[in-house]
Amino acid sequence: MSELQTLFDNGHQHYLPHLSVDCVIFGFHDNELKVLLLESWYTKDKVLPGGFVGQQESLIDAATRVLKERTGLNNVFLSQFEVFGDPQREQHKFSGNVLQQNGIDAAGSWLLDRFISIGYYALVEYSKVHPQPDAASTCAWWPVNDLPTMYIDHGLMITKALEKLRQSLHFQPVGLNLLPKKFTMPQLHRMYETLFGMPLDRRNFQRKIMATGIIQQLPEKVKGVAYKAPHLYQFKTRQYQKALQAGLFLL
Amino acid sequence: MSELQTLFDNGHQHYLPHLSVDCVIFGFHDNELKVLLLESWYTKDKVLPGGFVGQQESLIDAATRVLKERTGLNNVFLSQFEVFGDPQREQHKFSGNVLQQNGIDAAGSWLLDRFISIGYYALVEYSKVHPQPDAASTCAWWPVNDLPTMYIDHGLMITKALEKLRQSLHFQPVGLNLLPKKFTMPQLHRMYETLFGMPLDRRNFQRKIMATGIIQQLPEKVKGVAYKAPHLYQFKTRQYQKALQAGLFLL
DNA sequence: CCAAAAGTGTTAATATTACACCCATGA
DNA sequence: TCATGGGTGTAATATTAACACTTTTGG
Repeated sequence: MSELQTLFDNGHQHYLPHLSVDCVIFGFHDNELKVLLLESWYTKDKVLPGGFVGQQESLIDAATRVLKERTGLNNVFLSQFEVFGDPQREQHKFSGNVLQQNGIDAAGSWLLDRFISIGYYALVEYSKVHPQPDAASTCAWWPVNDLPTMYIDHGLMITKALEKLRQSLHFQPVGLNLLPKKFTMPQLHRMYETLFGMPLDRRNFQRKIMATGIIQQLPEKVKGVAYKAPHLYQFKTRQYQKALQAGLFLL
Repeated sequence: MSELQTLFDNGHQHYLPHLSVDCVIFGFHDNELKVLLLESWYTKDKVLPGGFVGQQESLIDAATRVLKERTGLNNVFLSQFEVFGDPQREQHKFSGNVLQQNGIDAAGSWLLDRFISIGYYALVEYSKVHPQPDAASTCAWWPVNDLPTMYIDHGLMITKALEKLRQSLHFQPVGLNLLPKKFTMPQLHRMYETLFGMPLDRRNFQRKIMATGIIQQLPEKVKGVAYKAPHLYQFKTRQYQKALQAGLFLL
């Protein structure tokens, strides 16, 4: 029996019924904010990486597990941003055709039930991610400003995640999770411009961000680039974490 | 058979298993922020008003229903603020004693299972609420700064709700839901001081709040009060709603 | 007519914005 | 040596914070 058929038949013995976790995984690359999407066996539309919650598993552990499966990353910044529980949201989730084509007998399966999905967004370092498609799906980055057609309400989920992320920018430092350990000021600047979706004066930006005390200039500079070599910077982890807790106004 | 015994036995036929909704209901009175708490049949500790989610009911509808049951109010401002799903959170929720005393046979009941609770907070007009205890519990207001011992994680829920409410103050107007239709400037001022938990210069506050354009001074004044009679004000509903959508910076 | 609270105005301090200039680099 | 992008400074402007004064009212 296929692995999928087993999930349809016996998944309810391992997972909580009616409950799923979906992850909007944000990465920053080529001056664009991107999300990691799957092309799943059961739909032509793209889906968010998601999974179910083990009967004795905490929600954050479930989200962490999904993330680990898809990106290979541990220790990722995760934030629960909204629950999607409309009774109608998954009306036509499995077309009979697709089930037939995959040789699935879904009759009476728990997977046909209504699902409440808990949305998490993750901030990950793009270059460290090696998208891991499994047997049933492919996995790739998509720019948030140019998304493909998304499965049921997954497009809405991305919109909402982005909204919450943008709000949190005003209160919390961001970047430790999206950028490599060492980065340049222009990189950080462009990241903020992208997240806010508006231009920010680079000189004023630099002054402000340095004034927060969460960033440290390193003596080293980038080598082998055209024009003037930019300094490398890194986050001061202690101060960064403190600012995460206490809040911080930037812009 | 008692109504409670029926819930234990047959609730799973009407409600989604493992899933509940809890409401942190905020009211403002005597210059204090208060929450509505129940004293339930199954514990000496106070509990938040909560309920279950009907199999075809949306989450917001479930929360709205709970609110209606407890406060008699419709059209209440509700915001989903966090999900509480730790596997350990309800370890000792029913002591055997209490079940026995109430003549409940809970063996094998769905209510003993693990529950994931979706937290909503509500903003209501204190004076309009007529706390409605049901057969099994009493219902009363408690100051958030002087709470009684709370059931399992319900104290944490209040803390988190307050945190989110405070954050939202920076982005969204608040007060339409917490104050009576017509109110005085000192009332509004004290409400903001209470919510922010810090003193605000009353003169600067008035200028700022008026500058937002969401408030309107009325020609009438309060009658029969000591000292100078304050004007009455009211929210400009259209502008208020617009600010709710678009965001708004106050302080 | 006095004490208490409401309403309005002014000024100093601070933060934000909009710039201009110099520097380093590789082509 | 020049085009390009990185790094630093400064003046104009807007916003915020800290105040003082007048008005109204009931006792």
